[in-house]
Amino acid sequence: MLKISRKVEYALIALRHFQSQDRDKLTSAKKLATTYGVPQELLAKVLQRLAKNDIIHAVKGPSGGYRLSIDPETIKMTEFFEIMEGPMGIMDCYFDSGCDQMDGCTIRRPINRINDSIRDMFNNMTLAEVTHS
Amino acid sequence: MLKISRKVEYALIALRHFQSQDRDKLTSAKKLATTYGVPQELLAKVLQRLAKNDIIHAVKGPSGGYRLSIDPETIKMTEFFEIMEGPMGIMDCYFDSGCDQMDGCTIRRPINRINDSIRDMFNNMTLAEVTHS
DNA sequence: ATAAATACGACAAAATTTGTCGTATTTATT
DNA sequence: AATAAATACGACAAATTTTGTCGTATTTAT
Repeated sequence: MLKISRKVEYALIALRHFQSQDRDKLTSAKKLATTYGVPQELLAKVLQRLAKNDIIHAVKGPSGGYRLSIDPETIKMTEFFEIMEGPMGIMDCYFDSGCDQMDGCTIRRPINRINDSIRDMFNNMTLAEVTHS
Repeated sequence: MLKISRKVEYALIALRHFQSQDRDKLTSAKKLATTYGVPQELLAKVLQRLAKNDIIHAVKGPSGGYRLSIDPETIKMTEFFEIMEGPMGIMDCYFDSGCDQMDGCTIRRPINRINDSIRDMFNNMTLAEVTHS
């Protein structure tokens, strides 16, 4: 219950790595994959997504790789999770409206209470807080 | 991400129903299923689990059914979630120890930070808070 | 005796997650 | 200019988890 995905796991591993070394140093997906023993192709996609969302910066070509693009202090965990996995709600109806029930749904309020609590929590937690030593 | 399961959804629907009517009145799985349009067999299992864990009380035989067994004020959401879905951790390693990495895992601390925050939150939230009107 | 309810385990179907592969593009190096 | 090493990305395959169904046993009011 309330599991996070490999994507998030691999992203945290990578981000932790970037935070632990010189900000300007580039590290390739291959290097990260072998260092931490995770599937390279999947990690690559995770890195690509982080790059697309300007969390990290990508450099192509040989001797290319990735490095941090922004200060992790400035990223809320809510943003981070939603970049990696899309909208964060314990049930889809928190965002979507396509639900059979709609009319007689008695638990929308409870669901929203829980959701709001979780979102509040992660809105007040930065990526830096999570990945620091 | 951080989705809850149908089990929890169905359980909340049922519990909300029990809270909305006379405490002593029995309601059958069939009645609940048709009233709220959820699969009966699955709802039945959810109710059986709630009964096994003394959240609700079961009465067998014709004109049997379920009713609340305890005051929802006394149940923490952590307990409730764990009754329905087992140990609540965003990653299995929070509980299990069978992990390849073990040695060089760099994200155990971050993972635990997030976990602890979520658990704190749900330790301070009762079932009644969630299911009340 | 019968019928309606809970109890429970095994299995099937569906959905999601996880991982792989192929191909294109960029660019440092030779 | 050619090559090789890297990112970028979409399509597909495998594995896992979730969701739902079915059959059978047990209890008990009528």
